[in-house]
Amino acid sequence: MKMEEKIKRLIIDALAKSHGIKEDELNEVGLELSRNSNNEHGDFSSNIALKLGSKLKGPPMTIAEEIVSSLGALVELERAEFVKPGFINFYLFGEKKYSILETILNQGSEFGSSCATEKKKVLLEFVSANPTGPLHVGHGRHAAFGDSLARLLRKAGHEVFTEYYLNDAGRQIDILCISVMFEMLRAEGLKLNDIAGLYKGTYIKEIAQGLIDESFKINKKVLLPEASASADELIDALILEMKDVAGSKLFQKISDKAVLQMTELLKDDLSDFRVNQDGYYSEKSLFSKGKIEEACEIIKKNGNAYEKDGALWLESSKYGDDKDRVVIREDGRSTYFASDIAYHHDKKMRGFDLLINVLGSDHHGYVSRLEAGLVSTGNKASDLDVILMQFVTLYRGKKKIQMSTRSGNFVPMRDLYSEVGVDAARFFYVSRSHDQHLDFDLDLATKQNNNNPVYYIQYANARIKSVLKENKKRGYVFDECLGKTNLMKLDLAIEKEIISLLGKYPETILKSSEARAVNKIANYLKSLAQLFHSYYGSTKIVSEDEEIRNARIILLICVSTIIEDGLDILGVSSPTKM
RNA sequence: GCGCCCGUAGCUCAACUGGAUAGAGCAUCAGCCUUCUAAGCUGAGGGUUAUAGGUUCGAGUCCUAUCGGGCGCGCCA
Repeated sequence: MKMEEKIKRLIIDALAKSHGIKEDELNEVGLELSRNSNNEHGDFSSNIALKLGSKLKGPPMTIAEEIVSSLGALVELERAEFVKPGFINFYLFGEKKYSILETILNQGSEFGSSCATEKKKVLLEFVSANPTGPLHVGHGRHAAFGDSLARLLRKAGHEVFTEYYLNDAGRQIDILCISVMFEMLRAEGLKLNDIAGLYKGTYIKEIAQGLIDESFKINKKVLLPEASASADELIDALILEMKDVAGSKLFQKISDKAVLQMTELLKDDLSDFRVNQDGYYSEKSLFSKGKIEEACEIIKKNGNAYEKDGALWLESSKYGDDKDRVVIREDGRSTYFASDIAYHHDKKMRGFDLLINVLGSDHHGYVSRLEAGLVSTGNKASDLDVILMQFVTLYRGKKKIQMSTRSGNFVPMRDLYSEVGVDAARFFYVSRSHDQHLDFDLDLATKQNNNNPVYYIQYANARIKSVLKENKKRGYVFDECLGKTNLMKLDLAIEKEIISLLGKYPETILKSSEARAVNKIANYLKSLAQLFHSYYGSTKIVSEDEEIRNARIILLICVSTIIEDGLDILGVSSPTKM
């Protein structure tokens, strides 16, 4: 039994004895026991007396006193005491605390793993940006967060499959296609005015040039539509015109090529950022495999769809959405929502218990629709966990950089991580909570990269490696056995603090994975690094006393193990030298 | 107008999901390298947690209103 469980048992028995409270009654109130990293309140503490105050109609201090006097004994427990408002603090015998170091030493990077009580099969979808341009700094946040969350959930013991949903069908792909065709025509000498809404940028030109090199040719007789129409109408007219001029076969070929190349570009942007998703799921394949019709049949069969104005509607308002939504348009084409219903149903059919979607916060209005889609295909709304990512605002110094994908005026994520480094960029992205806006100052990140907290943590680890080297250099051989038998000589206040914090690693993994809060790992590592630096500054590790020396080295190895493991979750490297 | 998210030190952010004296970094000031990496350490100043109520043993955290910022309300994706 874990220490927590043993102490909880002790409290339960004491309450039965002192106040005649049964276990079920206690469950209503909720028995909490927290592990303290702050040593002045003992190793564990409970607020149960405070919580019972109103129920028992007595002052919490008295209740706490009565509980403490009824407490049984435990071999590991040195003493229990009640303090000020009514907390009960538990103090363990010294030796017991040190055993955590041996555990870390034995388990290595497995320490804290598989702590989740209910292990799930998770499909984690993130980034999923349209393949119409390079990924920008906003996507970078999704990439860093999503990938780290995957690592964190795996660490906690879940089975995770990461996926990128590729929107390779629909209007935006047509626009990509005609954008490429425009550049092909230009490359062949045709003078064409810019049209608002088309994708621009060197990547479009490169794709166009590539197609020309493969001797793709377009009939030059393009009739530009009247400019008087609205931007959207103009584009629609242009798509029709281009399909007509090129012929649907060639149009399709160019479109496929463009998507393929864009996808490669996206994959490269991600992979150089140490993000490699397990799968890319094609929206187009939903059509070719008949998944959309299949989904429509299911929602009809379940009585969740109806026809109106020639369109097929999902009765999503039954399941928490503001209104019903069109699934199949009047003209027979399916909507984007139809694809999503089919896609999410398919995720469930592939056997995943939990679907996690990392979406931009601008999609929050879409969440209830997705849930309604799941329910109407016979799944549960709670199968889906949407994480809304707040925006990244980019600054150069004090100047805000406005971003827009369409106008081509955006900063690619590649530029960002080439400039500040993958380690710093990934750490910075995930060190803020996902529901918090993120201000990213490029000037600050480049100029002051020495002040970035990621270096602070990496430096702590490099220092440890250096101490271990120094130990050898002085002719000492690390004696694990001797160290282990002298762990209780680590009795400095700072050493005890470090040991307590190390002991909190598993619950940090558990809590941050449950809250999908990767930033908690970053914060934990900052605290650990801070304690270590302070320890290092005040204490000589490579001591002449071999008992203390070897015990301290064990402590350092443990700190290093946790830092490396934690940084790995964040996708950050652990250099041994800096 | 309706809905969702957010307001914490001058700036950027924490605070173990309701706990004990609200903490770091940057910036400012004062110290520390003939001890293992100074990308470091030690100390100082800086707060009515946007505002006003409420809930209870206890509120930055929960509920209500107000103010301020972001986003969303398509047979677009």
